[in-house]
Amino acid sequence: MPQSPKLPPPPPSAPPAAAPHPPLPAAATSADVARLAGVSRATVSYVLNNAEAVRISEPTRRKVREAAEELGYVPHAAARSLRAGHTRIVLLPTSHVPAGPLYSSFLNALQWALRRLDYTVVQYGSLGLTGDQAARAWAELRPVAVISLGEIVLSAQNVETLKRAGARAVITLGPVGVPGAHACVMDQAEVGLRAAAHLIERRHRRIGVIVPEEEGLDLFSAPRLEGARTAADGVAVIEPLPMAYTEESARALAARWRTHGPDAVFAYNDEYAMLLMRALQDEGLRVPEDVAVMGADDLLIGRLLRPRLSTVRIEMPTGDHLAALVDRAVREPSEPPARHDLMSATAVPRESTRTA
Amino acid sequence: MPQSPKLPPPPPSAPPAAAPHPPLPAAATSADVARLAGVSRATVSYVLNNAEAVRISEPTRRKVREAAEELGYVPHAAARSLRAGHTRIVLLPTSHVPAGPLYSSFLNALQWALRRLDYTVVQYGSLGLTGDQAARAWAELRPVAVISLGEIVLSAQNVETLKRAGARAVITLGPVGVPGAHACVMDQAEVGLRAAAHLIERRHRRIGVIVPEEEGLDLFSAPRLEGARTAADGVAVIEPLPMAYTEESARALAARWRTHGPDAVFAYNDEYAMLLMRALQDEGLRVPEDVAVMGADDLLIGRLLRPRLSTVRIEMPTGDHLAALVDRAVREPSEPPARHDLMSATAVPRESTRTA
DNA sequence: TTGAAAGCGGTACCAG
DNA sequence: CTGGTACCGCTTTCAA
Repeated sequence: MPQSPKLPPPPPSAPPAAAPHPPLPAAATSADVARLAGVSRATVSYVLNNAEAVRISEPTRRKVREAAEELGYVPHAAARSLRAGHTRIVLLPTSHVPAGPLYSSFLNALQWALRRLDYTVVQYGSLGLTGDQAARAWAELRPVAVISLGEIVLSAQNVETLKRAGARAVITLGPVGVPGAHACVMDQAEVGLRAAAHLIERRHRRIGVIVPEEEGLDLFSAPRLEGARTAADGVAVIEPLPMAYTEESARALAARWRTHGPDAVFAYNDEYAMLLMRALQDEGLRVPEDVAVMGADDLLIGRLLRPRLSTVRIEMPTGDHLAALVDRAVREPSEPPARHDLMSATAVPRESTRTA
Repeated sequence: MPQSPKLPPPPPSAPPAAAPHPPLPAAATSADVARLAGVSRATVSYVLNNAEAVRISEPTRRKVREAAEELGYVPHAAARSLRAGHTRIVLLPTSHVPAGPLYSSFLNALQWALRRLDYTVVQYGSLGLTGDQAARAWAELRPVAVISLGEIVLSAQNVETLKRAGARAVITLGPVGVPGAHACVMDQAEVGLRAAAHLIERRHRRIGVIVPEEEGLDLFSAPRLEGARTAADGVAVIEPLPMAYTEESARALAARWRTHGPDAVFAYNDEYAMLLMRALQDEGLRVPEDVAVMGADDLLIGRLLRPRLSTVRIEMPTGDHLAALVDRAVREPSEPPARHDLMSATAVPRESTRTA
């Protein structure tokens, strides 16, 4: 729909040149169908939309249907929604889509469920936009709902912009709620808390927490670190350990371990844990005797490693669940924005941490 | 935009009830801005779009800008594109988004690059639609380009529907080209071919090929299997081995290995390879002495395993590359749909297959 | 330099 | 039961 957003200053491409060679017949409009069927546009609309309010004779219906078929008529969504005054767009902003398999399958399910409910999911890349810019850009599409993953921090102001533009529901999935928006909190802090608690219970008092250096993950890693701190609260000390998802980075970290290393580490997730554990083992340290290693996400790889990786299992809401929630919010905008806690986390003890 | 697609028969939700409690002031239109600024709607349009063709006095510009600001004016994308006769939508149908990290980061990059080029990426969940249904559903949005991942098989007919609806480029990424569409072939067969060739070169003559049981992967696994067959061509025998991405499935397969197993296996990708290799090892088989194992995708995990996993590295086109290609196709629809080979694959020998 | 007005494609009201 | 018609919000001639 948008054709030349004025918003941020990207290098816009020149306007498309006029169509050249095979001047394909332009798309048929409802007027064309009407003409061919020998009826009015109104009738075409009634028939094609199965309007209940009005009775059209069977012969007429058939004529219209056939004409539409013959012309390959496809209604124009923009025109329709312009007239209707609202869309069925659910806008899903994405900057960095976090790579995790968990998360991406969740998003897939969500999209699928929304589609079933007859919404059109528009994934809008919003990398590098501020809350204000983003809100306006999104508002142009007049989405009926916005599901913000929390990568962009929305102000109450921004939420209002969206609502005034027709959004019946603004839902944030991030760790923090926004005034005016429905908050479906997926509290990543819980993950860090469970991990740290598990380690503390096993008498570890110096706990390293891997903080991925990859950008775009802060939204997950920061709360996880915070959660660990909460669990530690006086009884243990938490040491943030920056690490990139590369062998070199893991090796460098492992090399310093004998002298500086804590005796337990929460490795952000199973993938980082695998990487670090390998480096630790190559360095000659024993897991869990010398270092306990804890992952998160309960990926299959964790069970394949030796020692088997202790982890934090995360219960994500199903996509259908969230989709239903969106649908309800859209249909009952009267209900005040509520706050739902959708995520839970539990520690799964395996071999890479000692038994309690 | 769509508000009640008539297409497939999904359980549609009831139309949203009228807004209830806090009757938020409706979104401001350009007419509102014009009124507040004391000018005409035309002037508003000129100012806000920085129209070159017409000179507006500085004081007027400021008045308009301030009025727009004050009202929180956000242009209506649907109205704009209706008037313009075209959109900047790039439609990206998705059914099952293939899970692989490679692929998902490629898609991310693509979206990002398109956004930079000023396109709006609409991800449209198309699960369970036939080519005909899909083409019509997509055409409703009047996208300027469609990038089909190949999960849905388009006919020449369908491509025409899309083009008539304004699509200047229909691009398929799948393994097969469609008449009338630009084909950016990412030939998965190449992957299987490289893997099998690598194993054959190492004197393996019975080569198992893992075929994931997970649905949605056939588009990748089938060509990979075919490619392996091509490489084998008489000199070796290829045995398709169905396996699910679960420990049980891998274990069951491994249990039969001593009696029935081939002496080499191409495991579809590194993740399946890891799973299978673990099961094989637990079964007491040695890798690579008893069984050579080959993965694909060159994931980091492959280097962390012991033995280190031989794999096939895939060079995907960068997202920017494809985005540029889309942009070119949009701007020069005169150029006949071309066929681009975008993917290349090379074997990376490591420890899980014998040295040549 | 600015304003009036004609649509873009559909939908829905009101007459006939 | 069907046709005429007035919009939805925005861009863009054409006149003034």
